[in-house]
Amino acid sequence: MVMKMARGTIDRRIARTKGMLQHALISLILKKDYETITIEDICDAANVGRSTFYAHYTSKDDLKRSGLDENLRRLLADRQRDARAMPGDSGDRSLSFSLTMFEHARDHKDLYRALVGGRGGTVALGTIRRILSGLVSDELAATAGKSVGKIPMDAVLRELAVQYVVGAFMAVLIWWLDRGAKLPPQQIDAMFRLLSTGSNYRNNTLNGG
Amino acid sequence: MVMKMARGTIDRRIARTKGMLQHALISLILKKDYETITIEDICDAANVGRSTFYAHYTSKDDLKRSGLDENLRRLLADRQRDARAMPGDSGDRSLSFSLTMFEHARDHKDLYRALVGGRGGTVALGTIRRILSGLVSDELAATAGKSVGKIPMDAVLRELAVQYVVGAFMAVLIWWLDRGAKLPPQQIDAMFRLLSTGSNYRNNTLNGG
DNA sequence: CCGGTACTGAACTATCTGTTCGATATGACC
DNA sequence: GGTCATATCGAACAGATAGTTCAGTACCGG
Repeated sequence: MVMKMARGTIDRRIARTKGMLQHALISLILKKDYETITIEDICDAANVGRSTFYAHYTSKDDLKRSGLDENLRRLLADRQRDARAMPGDSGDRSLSFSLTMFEHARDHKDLYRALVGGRGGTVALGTIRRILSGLVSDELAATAGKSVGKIPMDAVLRELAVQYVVGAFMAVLIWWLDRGAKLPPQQIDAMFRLLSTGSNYRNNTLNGG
Repeated sequence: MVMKMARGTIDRRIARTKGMLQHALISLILKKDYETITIEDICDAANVGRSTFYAHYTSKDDLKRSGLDENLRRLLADRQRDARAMPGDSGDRSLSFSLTMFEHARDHKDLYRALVGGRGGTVALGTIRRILSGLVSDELAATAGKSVGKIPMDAVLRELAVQYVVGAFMAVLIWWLDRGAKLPPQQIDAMFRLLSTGSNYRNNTLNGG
């Protein structure tokens, strides 16, 4: 609550407490419905006093959002860095997040389903949507002045396209998860890309083809 | 709770009570955040005893879902019937719901924004998604055996395509609403269709082109 | 008009939230 | 190691809400 320490240094007690709470929430989410999880549940599982919780987070959602945001950004940044380092397949770098997300979701299937499902999914979905929109928006920025078919791609249409493709992606992701993520990530990713760019790979510059 | 009356006949008291509750919820939604609305608030606004509420609905969400479901289905069925009766523009009947939805959303802008926004949006979005998926699925059924580009359109891909396009539509709808629905419905609809079918109107049979 | 049903309103239990505060433990820094 | 700042604890408190029960009343349908 008071910041006195040198910039960037974090009191170990705080780091420990936050870590315990994040971890506790995750393990609880895997056991029971997010909606039914009480702040007291989280504190008990984390062995942290309830008043301490409020010293760091304002609500259950705040805790969820903060953890998810950190982890997702780290994940995507890492993969993107790795991909850049990789000299090979310069092929299709558009919608670069999609395969990464599908793979990550499969690796943490239960967690994803719990995060995204139910009513509390709004928080997670909103966080994911925000992050992905940023990425896609950057990708599309490179296509400024390009066109979709014969129609010029102005700022509004570009922003709309971001929402369109991210919305489509998230619907596909959720659908896949809800069916147990049976299909392999590569395959779902291929289908998603097919629907996004496949049938019009020749003349659609939406995706930087 | 007990059904004794002749089939199809509904006690006026029940109809009245349910109507009052639905209407009360709508007017409350227009005034304050759905999350903060209490069952007692609804009952007060409707002039209905709280215990009576529980005689008809199990929760706030139940009330919301039930009302929305009825209204949306009626809306879409009506428009679809009207469209069929209309002899003219046999042009593009694919994604037939989209313009109807955009127009309806504009006509009830505040209500839509409230319904869809916030955390309670999950309920409304889920209901809308379910209904639209049914429509799109029916549309796509007509394209059985067709293909996307060179790839055959099997059952899985078709189902995925439904999720894809409905997800995209809803993202666009929400984006439009969140910005105050400034653009006219026709224009947003055109952009949505452009992104769905525009750049590949020649070879994409996904939308029954 | 009568029987059945829906509605009322109040009481009650139970749960959860969010806050406060003195006591205690522990990390940061010299 | 010592000292100070501060993070944590834990218990207590007030307030909101959910959901149930039930006896009494109002009202609908036939």
